[in-house]
Amino acid sequence: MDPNSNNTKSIKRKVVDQLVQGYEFATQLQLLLSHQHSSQYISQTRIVSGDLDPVDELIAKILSSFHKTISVLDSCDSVPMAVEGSPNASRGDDLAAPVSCNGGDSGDSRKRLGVGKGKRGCYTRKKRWHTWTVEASRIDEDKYAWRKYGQKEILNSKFPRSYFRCTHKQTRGCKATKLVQKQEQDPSLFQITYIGHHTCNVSDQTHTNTEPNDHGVVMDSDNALAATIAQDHVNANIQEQEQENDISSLIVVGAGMVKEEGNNNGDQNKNYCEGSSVDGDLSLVWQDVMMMFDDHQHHQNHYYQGETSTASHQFSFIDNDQLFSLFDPYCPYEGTNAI
DNA sequence: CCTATTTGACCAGA
DNA sequence: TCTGGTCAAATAGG
Repeated sequence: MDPNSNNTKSIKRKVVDQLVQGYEFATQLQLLLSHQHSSQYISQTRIVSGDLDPVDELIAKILSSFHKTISVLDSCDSVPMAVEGSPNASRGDDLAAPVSCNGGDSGDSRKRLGVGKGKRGCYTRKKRWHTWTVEASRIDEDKYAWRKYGQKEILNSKFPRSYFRCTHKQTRGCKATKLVQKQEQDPSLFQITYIGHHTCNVSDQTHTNTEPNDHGVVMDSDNALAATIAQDHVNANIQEQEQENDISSLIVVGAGMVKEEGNNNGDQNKNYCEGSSVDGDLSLVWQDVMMMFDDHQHHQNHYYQGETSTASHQFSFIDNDQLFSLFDPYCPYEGTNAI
């Protein structure tokens, strides 16, 4: 145990170092982007094609940081982390179940209850994910498509709590969920707790910025969008680098967020603008990465103060105003297919 | 027949 | 040990 723990420590150290570097680069990138925007308009081609410039350089560094991190993890062979961002997990929990659950027999996750009595309730809790709560008179105020997956009587509550997840969880690995419960004081109002960002964003809701914020609650899914832009860019670089360096393992970090887009059977009207950006929420990428070490990390606060909520703030790349101007010209979500 | 909802089982975390 | 979050079989609805 001890020799191993020493080894593990040094590995962790390396991994953390790399992540910190990556974080710093990301911060620089953020500054750079905001600076660029304040001085000039960022054109679409700039973001999509990515000529050689400081932005690309930083992105390359960030990717490299991740790459090194993963290499370190690979070198320690086991990598027993069942992170939600992993390819398995991202596909939907049915398929992911064997990974995160008890490691035991499992075989196939699709056991029938009663016979196998195995995997039900097997999941990874998102205790650190960003959450925010609104009060609303309707549960469908936001424009996302939700699917109910559970209902539960809550202790000392008059009303049961309903659990919803994004309809696109299966198809696009969107991890957003929400909890809805009637308010005891005023049963005509619902208390809606949103958990996590939509990584399927900009597709089926009428407009991304029609946040469920009718009630003056601070929303930060704009950050998700901002990160989305960056992620688009990153994705492009990932593809390039993959070809050169075979860093497919890098996908582990963000793969859950990108992999489905290619094989949506070509049906429906999902264009790529939405497809690729959809699944990349860089803040979540960071979250996931950081969560990998969460159990052992005492100094996580150093990287994102406190909890997930702050993490997503930290990793937003562009502010709202920039965001709108970035999106408008060349990613017409509303017009093409978003409705 | 396909998709969404219901509901009891199951499990993680406090 | 208990509570609450999630899973997935069963069921309902289109």
